[in-house]
Amino acid sequence: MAAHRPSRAEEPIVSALLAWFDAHERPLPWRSTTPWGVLVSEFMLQQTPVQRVLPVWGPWLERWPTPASLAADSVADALRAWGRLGYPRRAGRLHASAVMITERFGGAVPSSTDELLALPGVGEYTAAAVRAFAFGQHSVVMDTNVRRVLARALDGSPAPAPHITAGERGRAAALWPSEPGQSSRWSGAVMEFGALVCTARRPSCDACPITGECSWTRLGQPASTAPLRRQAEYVGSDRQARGHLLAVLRDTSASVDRAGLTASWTDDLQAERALRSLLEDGLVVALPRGRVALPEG
DNA sequence: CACCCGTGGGA
DNA sequence: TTCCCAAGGGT
Repeated sequence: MAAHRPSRAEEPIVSALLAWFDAHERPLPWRSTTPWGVLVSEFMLQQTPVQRVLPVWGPWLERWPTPASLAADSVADALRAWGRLGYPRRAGRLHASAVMITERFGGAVPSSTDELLALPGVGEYTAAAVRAFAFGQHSVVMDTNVRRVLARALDGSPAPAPHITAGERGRAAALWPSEPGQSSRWSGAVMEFGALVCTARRPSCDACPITGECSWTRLGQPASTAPLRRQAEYVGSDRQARGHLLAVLRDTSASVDRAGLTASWTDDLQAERALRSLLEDGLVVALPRGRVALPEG
């Protein structure tokens, strides 16, 4: 993308949301921490709400204040500290990232996009977020909140497309301040605005500082024509089975009998399948004499 | 590209 | 109660 600047019509949106952020930014603990603290928060916030992350993030950083400290402990420790945040593969990938940061990057969270993307569990969003929020660098941070706000304000759509496109990235990039400090501030502002005001359901348009500039409002806030795919059924799913098996293992300090573990689920076949996938993910290890455990040491 | 991966809270 | 969906990433 070449040099961009907001169009004349977009400039009021940028300044209004920056002003809104000055007044309404939540004092979240990961806004004033180390790059490692930011990275941990971004892993935890992948598909998990802020309110559920808050009680886990603090103790985690207290216990593991650096990547090296986490790398020195086991995946089992990480999984137990992760608790019920969900998607435990994220805990495994965060641990693996800590190991890579320690061994390959001298213990310092990298700040370049390529190096960040090399970390397991770090994708386009997380790499951009770490650059912006941990290092104050210029990056176009596009999370679900940002995409929704821009879809509404600029495109007049009720929700962003299912998949991000190059066109959407380019349009967003044109809006981003080029000066690094303003750029990262803007990223935080749009995310926060989407999280608190321009929400997916029941947006608080009464409290919105840009209703006058909002294309979606100008069009009468049309409903989405093609609703997103429904999330797969959870009750009775392999995911639920995995969650159960891992919860059992988290809550014991020892190994457990493999047959006994799978028998604790309603469907033996499904439990075996779930256990196999946990083994493949490296979240569970097989031990002698038919026993399994979280990966200690 | 479609699908998989946890968990919980709010409407 | 049911359904949505929440600072995504990997395959």
